[in-house]
Amino acid sequence: MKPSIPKGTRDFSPQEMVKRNYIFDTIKQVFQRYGYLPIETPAMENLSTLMGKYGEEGDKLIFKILNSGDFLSNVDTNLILNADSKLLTNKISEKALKYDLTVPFARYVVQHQHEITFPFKRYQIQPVWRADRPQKGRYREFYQCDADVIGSNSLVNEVELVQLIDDVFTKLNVPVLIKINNRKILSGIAEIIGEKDKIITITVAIDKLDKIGVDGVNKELQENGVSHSAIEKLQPLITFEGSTLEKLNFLKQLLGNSEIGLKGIEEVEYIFKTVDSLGLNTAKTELDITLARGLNYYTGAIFEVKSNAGTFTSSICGGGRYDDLTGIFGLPNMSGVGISFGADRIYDVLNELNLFPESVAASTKLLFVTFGEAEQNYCLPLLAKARTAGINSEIYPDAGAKMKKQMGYADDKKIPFVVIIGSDEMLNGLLTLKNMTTGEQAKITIDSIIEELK
RNA sequence: GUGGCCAUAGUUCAGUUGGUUAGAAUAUCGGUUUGUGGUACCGAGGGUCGUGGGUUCGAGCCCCAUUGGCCACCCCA
Repeated sequence: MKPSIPKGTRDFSPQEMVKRNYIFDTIKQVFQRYGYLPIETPAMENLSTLMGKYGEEGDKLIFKILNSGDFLSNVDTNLILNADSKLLTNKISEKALKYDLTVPFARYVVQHQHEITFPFKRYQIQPVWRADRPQKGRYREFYQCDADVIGSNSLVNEVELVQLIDDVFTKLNVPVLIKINNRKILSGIAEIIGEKDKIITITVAIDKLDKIGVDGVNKELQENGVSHSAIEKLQPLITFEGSTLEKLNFLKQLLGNSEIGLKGIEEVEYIFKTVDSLGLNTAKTELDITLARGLNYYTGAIFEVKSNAGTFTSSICGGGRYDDLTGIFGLPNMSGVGISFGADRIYDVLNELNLFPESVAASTKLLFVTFGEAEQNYCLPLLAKARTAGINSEIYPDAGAKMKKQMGYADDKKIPFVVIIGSDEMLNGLLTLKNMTTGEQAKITIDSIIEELK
């Protein structure tokens, strides 16, 4: 049988893992710098925890786990014969792989509310699974790196997240554009054009503006039952172009009669003003009225980050504020805001732009090369000594192996230093240290080697 | 869930109008070289041509089905 792995999943070889860890380490370091604490949640959640939180499409993309044992034994035969997959699913599956980190986090907060000091800042780096059809930059198993603050309504949190995004991508050398919008503005727009209850339809449609154009958006709105006059009223809003300030002034005029719309404008204005006065390192920001984001639970600010270089156009980071995600689990009035970095897409961007630093490739720093068992025995204590001193080192395990083989091993693993030990070296304790980059060799003691490589 | 493209050594790909034993590069292993890697030269192993059926004297090549991969839509990190 030919070995294989499920569609959309991947193996990661050492060369890739080293690069992936560089991304995880960078993000983790910034998370910690901002005072976020780590948690982990299980790979699987109860299906009921996840269903209904991601919109209709989202529910379909959740990987369901078949119940253990004779999973059909308690199912009504009629239900099976009717072949209604949707109804049957609930009977034969009660667990699912997690779809994102935010909903499990909300569940966690409710369940552990009495142990948590609020506001609670947590970070979480774990894989999530989506039963999507894989394509470029889209995987069925991928890692999200989330930072969320829950239990605080302050917009300072939004500002801080923008700075955090800037810090991460500055460290990774990726030029990015942070798009910001607010669901309240979108609610205001829906209100003003007289289609308040069609907010989701409208936001989903105008989210596609840059892909399908104005005509495409209008067509989709019409198909979904949005009235002609409403579409008419919407036109100036989606076609307006200008600076952030101009956009805000324009919105204030148009949404003047919408309380929620004005609240959204006020929030966005604060975020932009504060971020501007503090300044960002490398990231650019933009108010994008067409940014909607499909996830159902967002209620305030929404963020989306895209690379400004290369061909990779999908978002590499996204997030927003959710006012009542914990309410579903029995803890109301607990507002949170967070962002999620897509590690796998960031990997693809760094790879395309050649932004991985050379230094991340090597892990082992020193290899002991020997000519036989006697030499190997002589080396083992020296190896231990080097390791105790904090130098990543290893010995070629097969004592009789040819030099070419051992040197080739060092070369292949990009080990920068090799220490060669034969009878001469054992006799006087002066070891041959070879610099694999320059080819230079010197005879020195183990203590000097340790001193030099520390 | 809908649509398009593709499938030949571990990997990237050749393979003529259908014609004898399916090739190259690269990677791997061995040797040139029993104390020196990256370069060079020589050699070896490695394939049910994704799978199943059909057409044909004959199929890697043509036809059908199926599976898998890539890409786009939907949606998203």
